[in-house]
Amino acid sequence: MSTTHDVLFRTLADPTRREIFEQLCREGEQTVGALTAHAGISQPAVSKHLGVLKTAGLVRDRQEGRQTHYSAQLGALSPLIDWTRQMAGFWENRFNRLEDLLKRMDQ
Amino acid sequence: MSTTHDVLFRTLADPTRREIFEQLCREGEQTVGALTAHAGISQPAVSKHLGVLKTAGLVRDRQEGRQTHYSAQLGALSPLIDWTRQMAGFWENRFNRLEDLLKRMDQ
DNA sequence: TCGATATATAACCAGCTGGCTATGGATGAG
DNA sequence: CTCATCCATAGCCAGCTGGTTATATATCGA
Repeated sequence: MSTTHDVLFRTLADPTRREIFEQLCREGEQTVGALTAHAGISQPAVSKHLGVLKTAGLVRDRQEGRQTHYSAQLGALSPLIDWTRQMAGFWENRFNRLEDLLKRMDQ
Repeated sequence: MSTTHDVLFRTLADPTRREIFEQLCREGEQTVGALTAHAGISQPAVSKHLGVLKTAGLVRDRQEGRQTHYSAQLGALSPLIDWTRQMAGFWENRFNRLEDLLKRMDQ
């Protein structure tokens, strides 16, 4: 079983793939050709990365003639943001429990 | 060259490793033995994961007799939070530029 | 001192992954 | 119609990675 967090983290873990995603965030919708020009790797490699990004929900594709335009789906990042918040939350809860303990010890 | 983002994403991409980190966030400082009991893998495997987490700055270790206590370093997550904010920022900037363009076209 | 316990390290291995080239299929240009 | 272009897919391979067992090291208890 592969969770949403798994897919997101694994997808963004590769520098090349993250670079492509950042490019789409910065410049908006781009064709595969344009992305390949920046990436410094072969077109098939770029297509494979785009496939992974699409599976993760991080990009959307739009066909137009023989070109495919890809764009970033920023909303797909929210599980990641939620996760960091949750980690911070755990930390605070432990801190509060410690505070309570100290209060009880104080009485 | 390996950036901070690279290290963070790659470190958190592994489910087992992320689980260990979450455990430390939830329960606070833990010995290697305690972590191994939860992880469902061998002690050396856990030690290796802890090594990776430590290299990424995500955990701290404290020696006490023959035990090693590990704890989460929440602050190490900030580059990750910054990155997501930056991506959102790129998106907004493009939106603003589009707005400006439409304004100019309107005149 | 001697055995048990806690952790780290070494050595090894199977499987995944990210790159490549080759090729197919669809669309545009002439 | 024919050829070029754009992209996706297939097949291949080297290298990384996450697991294992075996072992070293250090501390604790008796």
